[in-house]
Amino acid sequence: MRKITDRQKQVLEYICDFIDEHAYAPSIRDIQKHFELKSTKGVKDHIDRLVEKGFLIRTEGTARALKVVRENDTSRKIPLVGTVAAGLPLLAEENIEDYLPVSADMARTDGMFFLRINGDSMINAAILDGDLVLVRPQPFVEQGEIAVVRIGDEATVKRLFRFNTRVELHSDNPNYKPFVFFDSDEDVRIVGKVTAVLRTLE
Amino acid sequence: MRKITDRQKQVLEYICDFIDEHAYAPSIRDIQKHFELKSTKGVKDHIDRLVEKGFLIRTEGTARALKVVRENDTSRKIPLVGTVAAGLPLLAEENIEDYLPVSADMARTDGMFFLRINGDSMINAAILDGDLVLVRPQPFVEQGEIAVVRIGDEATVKRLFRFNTRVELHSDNPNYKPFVFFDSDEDVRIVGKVTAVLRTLE
DNA sequence: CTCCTACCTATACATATGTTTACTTATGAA
DNA sequence: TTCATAAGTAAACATATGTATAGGTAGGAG
Repeated sequence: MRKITDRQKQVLEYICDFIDEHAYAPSIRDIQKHFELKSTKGVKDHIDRLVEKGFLIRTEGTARALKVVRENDTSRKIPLVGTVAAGLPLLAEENIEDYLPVSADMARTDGMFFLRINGDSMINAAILDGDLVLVRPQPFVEQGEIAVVRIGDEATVKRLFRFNTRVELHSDNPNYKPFVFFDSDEDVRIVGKVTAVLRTLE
Repeated sequence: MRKITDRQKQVLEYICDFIDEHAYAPSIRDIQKHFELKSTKGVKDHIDRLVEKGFLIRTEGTARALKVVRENDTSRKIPLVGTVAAGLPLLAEENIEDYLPVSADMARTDGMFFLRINGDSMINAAILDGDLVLVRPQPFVEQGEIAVVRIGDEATVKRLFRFNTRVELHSDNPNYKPFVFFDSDEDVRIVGKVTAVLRTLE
């Protein structure tokens, strides 16, 4: 269904590289020269096939109006909204410290954000003080997954376990005791799940 | 030094928006139509000024060869070149598995790359099996920093200590003994320094 | 074999697009 | 005032670029 011949692949790759280098697409004759073809027709054929097969999008009759369909538009800007364990008005736009690019593979969902970790409470999960965690907002997590939880006005990152009517927040550090809450407690809400960790070493 | 008139600003903004929408730049006549000008000359003037002032880069005589100079190009594509602790021909282009976007702040140097960590030898440095480490190529590291070292044809990630003529590679895991090498050993080379860690949790 | 597709050459043709010359109008600085 | 610059009109001109017609060769599927 999405087969591609070797030659078409070569052409597609050249187009990708060209755009990468020039920030604009090659003309048909640019491609022709590169492959040392004697006619523009061959190139046109290749492009038409690549468009048919969905690898390219183009505007007909327009110069250099060629766009490579990227399976995954690989980069997304994710806001860093603050530090956990400080009074944290989550997702308040005024609090965005920075935007960090992240692979779209890692940030498929809308509304994801980064939090900076404060303290060593998750040290056994290999999350250190100062690390950034990528959070996907969702109202639940699987048993034992690492979650961002809001308790009143504060946010915290903990490993979450659910029993009957009880929820336990475990630090991955033997020095800290678990927090225990009950479903009736309206002040506790799961904000989202930690889906990645990013640490800078210098 | 980088003044811009209101009109020029309008033109620049239109160009930005157009590229954003189409993935290719507008032609002079596209711009002309949008501003309802009666001649292409005015547009050409604007573009020439914008190029002079450094807001645009363009290739003369080429259709739609217009590039907006972005102050903060915050994202860089970094190649993931393989897994450490497997026989690893470092930086061989054929081995690039993927490209991951990284904040330009983290990847100021050229030639940086990602490695996937295999094994638990750096567990006490909070680097786990499967984590990706961002590497800046350099022939030295400070005492105790985490480095990528090539031993023969294999690469490994270790904490590096240097004494007189001796180099020790420490795993951050009490179960592994340090490797010891000597300067005379030509088979051992520091590839670079680990500057960041990236982990995906799902 | 026949038919289809991938791939290519050769040669035009149409038009999209960049470039230029000549002139106008308005504004602000010297 | 005079001069420079921004901004624009008008009309061509040159060429970069997309498109089309008419073929040819090779290989695989039926």
